[in-house]
Amino acid sequence: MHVATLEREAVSCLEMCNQCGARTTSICSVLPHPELRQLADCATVKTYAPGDLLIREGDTFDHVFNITEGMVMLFKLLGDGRRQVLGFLFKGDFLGLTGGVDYQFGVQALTSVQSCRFPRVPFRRLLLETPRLEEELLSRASDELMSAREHLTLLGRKTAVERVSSFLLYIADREAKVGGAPDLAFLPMTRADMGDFLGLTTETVSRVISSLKRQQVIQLLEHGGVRFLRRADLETSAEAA
Amino acid sequence: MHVATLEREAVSCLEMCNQCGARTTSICSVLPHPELRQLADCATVKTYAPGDLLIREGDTFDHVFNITEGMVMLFKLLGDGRRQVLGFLFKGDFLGLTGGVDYQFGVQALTSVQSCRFPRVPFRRLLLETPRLEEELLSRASDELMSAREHLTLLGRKTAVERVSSFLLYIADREAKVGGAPDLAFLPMTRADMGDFLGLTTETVSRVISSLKRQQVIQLLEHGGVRFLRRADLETSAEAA
DNA sequence: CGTAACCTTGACGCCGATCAAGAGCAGTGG
DNA sequence: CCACTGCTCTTGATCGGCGTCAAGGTTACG
Repeated sequence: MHVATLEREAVSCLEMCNQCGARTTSICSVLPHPELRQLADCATVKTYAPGDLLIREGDTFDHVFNITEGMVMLFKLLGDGRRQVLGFLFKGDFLGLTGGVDYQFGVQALTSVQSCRFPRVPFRRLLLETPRLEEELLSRASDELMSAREHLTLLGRKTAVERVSSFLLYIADREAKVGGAPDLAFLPMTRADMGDFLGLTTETVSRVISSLKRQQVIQLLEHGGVRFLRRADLETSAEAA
Repeated sequence: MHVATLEREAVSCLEMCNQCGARTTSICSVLPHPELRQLADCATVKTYAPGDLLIREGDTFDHVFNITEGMVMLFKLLGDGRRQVLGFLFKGDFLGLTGGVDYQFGVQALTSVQSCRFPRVPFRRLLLETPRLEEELLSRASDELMSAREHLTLLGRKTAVERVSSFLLYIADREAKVGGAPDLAFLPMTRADMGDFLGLTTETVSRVISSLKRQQVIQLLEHGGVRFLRRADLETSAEAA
């Protein structure tokens, strides 16, 4: 009977993972069965409503996350309230690469979000025993670094129009990878969020979007959707990197 | 005699590594002997003069590097010549984290530079066989990400004075870690390089530095040195993150 | 249907870019 | 040793892109 209980739990773990929205795209996809079980055993599934904070900057760094559904935003605050949005995470993305004792940034849900959370200590133990997982994290860290460098170039050297155009294309590409249409961008964040990502103000973002709409390069849909009517022009105004 | 030759080569490899300026701080410091030998066997030491390019953006990504002496600068170019400086590397830093088939950025020597270069393929093979090395690279990638995020915040949300002050403190801190004095910054790059790192023009960088000098917060030394006369004030104008 | 948050648009202002000129400084060759 | 040359740095005058301030419109939601 004890065995039966274990078996049932094992089955439920697997089922949990098999029903996971990010089963094939999260870091878990590289784990063989016993290691997946090990990870699933210490996992907690949590859901968040739009606006909820997953992490507050300065909180003790005690958990790592898989985003299994929805979209979140990473940000840093300056002492006087200025904010820099560092990036966005989607279904399948991993959160918790950086070391340190505290989280170096806040994380907020932009949509309804589902996450799968692991305590840092057992996760780290599994990591040390599983080179394939370490390899996967390194690969993702490299991708994030590449993306951060694009972002640096945008913030340091692009004009307002180039920034907004690049942003729309970036979001659409990221969303396309998790099942979106290539010429649609869904924008659950506010203009202020976009501004804080792009180093601009709310008003400037709004003006640029209005102008792109007036030129019929994009079309605004309901619920924050944007359709690209002339993607080539959008790419031109985003400027070749 | 064949054996003797091998022994002699082995000794010379070890000596090469023991004389290396970054012996204790480079990624090699985590390698046990046989793996160190393996790496040393495919290493090439190269030196560069100030201004030399180690890597051109778009070159085939075929080598990874340890910087064993001096200072280099990473940068990206836009189509019309605008440039974003992504960061600086010092003695002990590793270059070659990101994947992809091409280098995503250029790398230029700012001082006389010595590097230890490894072909990507055997390096990758060693990496797969040596979890401890993978772990070290992941840790360094995390640090770079953290630093890139600070840089994003600087570019997106700080004023010119805050940017330059942050920059001076950042360079001094990095240099302190490789043996510099804590209240000195050595600046081998031009004002234009600083501007392209900070998202400012040459003239603005120059004006801010002149102003800090006028207020006796810093003092300019010969050969691009800067001494912090009132570090607390500099930290204030860099703004608490 | 009321309320609060978000978005848009206009008028105006300012920080940093641009344009311009001259000073310092290292390297080169007569 | 000095004149020449090219590059970098500094400083001033002016300009303009985006920020700031303000007002009204739109949307989401209880």
